[in-house]
Amino acid sequence: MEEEEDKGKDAERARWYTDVVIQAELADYSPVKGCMVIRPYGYALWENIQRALDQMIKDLGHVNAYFPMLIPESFMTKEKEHVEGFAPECAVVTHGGGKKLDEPLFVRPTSETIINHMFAKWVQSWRDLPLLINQWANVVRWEMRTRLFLRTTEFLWQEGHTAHATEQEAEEEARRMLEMYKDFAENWMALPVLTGEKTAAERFAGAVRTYCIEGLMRDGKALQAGTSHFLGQNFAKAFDIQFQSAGGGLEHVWQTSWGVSTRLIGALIMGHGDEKGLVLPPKLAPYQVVIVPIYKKDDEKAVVTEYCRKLVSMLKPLVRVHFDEREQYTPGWKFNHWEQKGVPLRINIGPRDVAANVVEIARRDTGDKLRGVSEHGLDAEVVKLLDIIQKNIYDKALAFRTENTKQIADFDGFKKQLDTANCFIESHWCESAKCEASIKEETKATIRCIPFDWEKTPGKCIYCKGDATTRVVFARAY
RNA sequence: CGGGACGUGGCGCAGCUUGGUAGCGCGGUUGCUUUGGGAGCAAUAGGUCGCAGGUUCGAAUCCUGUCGUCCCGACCA
Repeated sequence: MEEEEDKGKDAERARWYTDVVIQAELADYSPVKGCMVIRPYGYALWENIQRALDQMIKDLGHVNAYFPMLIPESFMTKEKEHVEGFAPECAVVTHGGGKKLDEPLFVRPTSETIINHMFAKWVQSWRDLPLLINQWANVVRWEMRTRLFLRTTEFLWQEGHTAHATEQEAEEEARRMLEMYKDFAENWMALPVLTGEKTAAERFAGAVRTYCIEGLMRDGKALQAGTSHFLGQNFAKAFDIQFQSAGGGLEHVWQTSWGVSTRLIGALIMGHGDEKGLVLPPKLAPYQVVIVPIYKKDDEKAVVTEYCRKLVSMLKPLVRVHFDEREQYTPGWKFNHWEQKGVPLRINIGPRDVAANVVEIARRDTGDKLRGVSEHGLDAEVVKLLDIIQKNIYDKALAFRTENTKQIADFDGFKKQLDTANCFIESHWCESAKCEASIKEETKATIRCIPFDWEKTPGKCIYCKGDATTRVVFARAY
């Protein structure tokens, strides 16, 4: 019975998510199963994410390049674990120009192989290192089950690939980029994330260690929002990336790779959204402010429109502002429309406001309406409010995560918690893959990460009750 | 690949049980009245009912097959 209810709720949430994506005009279904069309509003959001991240990546010394989408089959098979991990979900081109190809071409599921093939040519000396490359690209992974933004057959992402002279330098790079992702998630997306290391079971195919940022969505499920891998010398050996060291010897490089994808948009939706639809962080919102004019007669329309235009030109240098002049919709319709789309601030302007040289400002995050805000200094007021909203939705998300993170020591309590509500669960774990697998089997919860810098404390494994000092975060995940 | 649901104007659906030649809401167009929280009235356009077979005098409806989509599971960012 309870299970039935849970299923009902889950289905409702799945429906809510899909509805938000479609109604906010972020994306639409494509004719090909599992693919999606990113619509202008969704793409504008992605462009803002891209712009901010791209700058952060460059500020850390990386440069952008572009590698081809088609990869020779032989490349894919060079690194054993990599091929085992990815081969089942790859799309393969077998024909071209009307003929069967001699060697099938893999559509990249990620670009380690092709990039490392090139790295082998480019790296000769320790003086060529570190090599710090990023690319913005699409990748294809043939998923069994897809969801808009969260898991699509084709998705857009950024993938960084670096090569270093020493193990320590590569390790530091992997950690540094993870910190960059955390910074981005928290300061731009307003989503608090945990940073930590993945267990062997969750590790990237071909990596020595995988680090991740994990967010908690409003339904209590975890979402891996970004990953950073320390690849060791696995690919360097498979692709023969060697350099002559200062000491004269030949050595394999040490590498990293790291990426975030259009899944981040899914994180935004599920991390901040409410019953009215999207709630976007001001720093990333395509429109930070939308102005809705209100009028009855033509003479009112003229006056209101002129006033609105004046305010638009006042705000334009400072914020992304949109004046919704459409005449086929009523103000009430527009209020709902822009709320669904998550616009942080809406300015309503009618004849009364014009007469008094004021505006009405509605906040999306709280629903508050500020009446009679003076036109004088409005630009500063808007900037201030956007800052407040950015901070407020972060605080809300953080409070939500704190409330929904439980420390649990016994497996019965663990199961009971997940039956009641999804959340982050902190527990001891004995580090055996067997316990991890059994827990997943019985509860669908996985170890999201082994957080960095958590003190080792004596305890008992949540599953086998054996001695354990490592505490980890469990959750059901997307 | 398993389990469930569903394919009918642009979108959302009814009609199917009990066969008789397709209807509702939204949207579109035109006109008038409206506009501070999803406007009203009137007129108007728009559909070989996913596809292919079959049963029948007659199929959206019954049968068989097939394709596709969504939701739930196994795989994954």
